[in-house]
Amino acid sequence: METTYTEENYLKAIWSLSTKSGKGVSTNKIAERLETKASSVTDMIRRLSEKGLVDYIKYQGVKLSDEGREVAVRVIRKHRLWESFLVDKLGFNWDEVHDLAEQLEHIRSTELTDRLDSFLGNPKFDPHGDPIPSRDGSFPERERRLLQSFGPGDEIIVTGVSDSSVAFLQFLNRMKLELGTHLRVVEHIDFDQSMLVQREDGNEQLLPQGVVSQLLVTEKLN
Amino acid sequence: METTYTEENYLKAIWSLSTKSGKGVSTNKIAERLETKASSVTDMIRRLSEKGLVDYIKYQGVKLSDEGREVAVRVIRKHRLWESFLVDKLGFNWDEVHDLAEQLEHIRSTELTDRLDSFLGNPKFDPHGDPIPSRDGSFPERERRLLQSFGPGDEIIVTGVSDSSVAFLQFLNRMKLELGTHLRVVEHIDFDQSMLVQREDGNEQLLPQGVVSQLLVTEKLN
DNA sequence: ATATATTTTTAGACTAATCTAAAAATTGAA
DNA sequence: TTCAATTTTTAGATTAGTCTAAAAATATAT
Ligand SMILES: [Mn+2]
Ligand SMILES: [Mn+2]
Ligand SMILES: [Mn+2]
Ligand SMILES: [Mn+2]
Repeated sequence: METTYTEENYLKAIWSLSTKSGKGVSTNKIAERLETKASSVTDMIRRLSEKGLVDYIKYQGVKLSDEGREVAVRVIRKHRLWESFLVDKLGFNWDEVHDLAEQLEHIRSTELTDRLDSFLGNPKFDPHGDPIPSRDGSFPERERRLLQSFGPGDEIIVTGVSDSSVAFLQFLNRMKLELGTHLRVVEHIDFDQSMLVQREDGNEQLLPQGVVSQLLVTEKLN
Repeated sequence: METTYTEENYLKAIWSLSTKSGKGVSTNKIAERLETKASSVTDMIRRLSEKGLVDYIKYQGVKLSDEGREVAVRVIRKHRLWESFLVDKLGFNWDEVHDLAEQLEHIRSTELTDRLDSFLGNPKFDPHGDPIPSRDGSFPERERRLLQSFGPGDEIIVTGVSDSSVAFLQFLNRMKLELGTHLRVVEHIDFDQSMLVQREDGNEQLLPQGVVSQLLVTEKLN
């Protein structure tokens, strides 16, 4: 099955907007992510659906099919390997490589991808701490610990919750904390066991004790 | 000026079909090179002409403008640097890298190109012996002539091929001829224009006419 | 010089991907 | 439950790049 680079970008967007909740991804969310119009998204989704890469019911949002997910994960693998190459071998900074990887991720050759992987020493995580899928599409596992066990300067990624209650999850939504959110610990507040953290956009945020003691995070590997 | 990858491929084709004779490149030659139809070529040439990348007069063929030549040379620089990367760093054979470089040559970033150049140690020639233009577009000089122009006693180094087809490159592999191979001409066989040469290990080898007439070599200075 | 063959251009149509504007479906608040 | 706001889809148009078939220009052979 041939996929154009545009189709690959749509599949990647749907992949990253998909939650485990089983709900389809909305047309508007995809349009926003890809900086395009909702009508263009509807068009493209119809085409992806005809190719069997997504499951789509009008007005109900869209989900990746098994084949669509495989394509998306292969592109993500290439994206993260190229980012690793650019940082580790060419000396780029981690904040300079994303747009280049957006181009390189569409180069077609599993032989090249696998040789690049081995040239880099089969890295498990990219320069942003994100897991690099292996040839067969499986993501590496990471050690997860409670946020409260980290201290100032530590850089972490939200990777789970030890309390799955609706109340806690909804509270996390309100705090704009979700799986994959990157944080840097600024300060541990002894007074009430809360924690001051910095988000990727540079803004600081105070996390209350209830969150600090229940949120599972993974240390970013350098 | 934005150029699409398709436009880049046309400019590159016109560049490599251009002779010093000052005559324009014909529509049919371009169509043949790019495996497309003459009518498509006419269309694209009209567009390149409107962008000022080529000089075009109906029925008179097409020439690159200064700006068009700059674009072509930048693409060629990337193509040859990526080929060098694939062979020197990822361990591909020289007959496996061309199609991959056809994709990689369109990645847009002079910063990436220049860093790749320096990562490779600023190579002057690609894995096929072709010169790699520098950042400013100038080609390194090296006197190369066809093997057939040499005679008994001459000592030479293989520095290129005038035919880069996979079939020819693989034949050279079978003959154990590669860039950097040192040879001494023993005898020119008039009967079929083949040539007897001596290798560095002292063994003699008969090179058929097809090789003698396509292999580019540089004279060894003593 | 004329006729024929070849090359090149034009005309018209197709596909992928996009857009704007309008219609239809869904959501959600009174 | 009804109506207004929001979301999503449809309709129709545009652009880059391509194609086939036909017309026009150029080259070649008698
Ligand atoms: Mn990235
Ligand atoms: Mn992309
Ligand atoms: Mn090449
Ligand atoms: Mn190309």
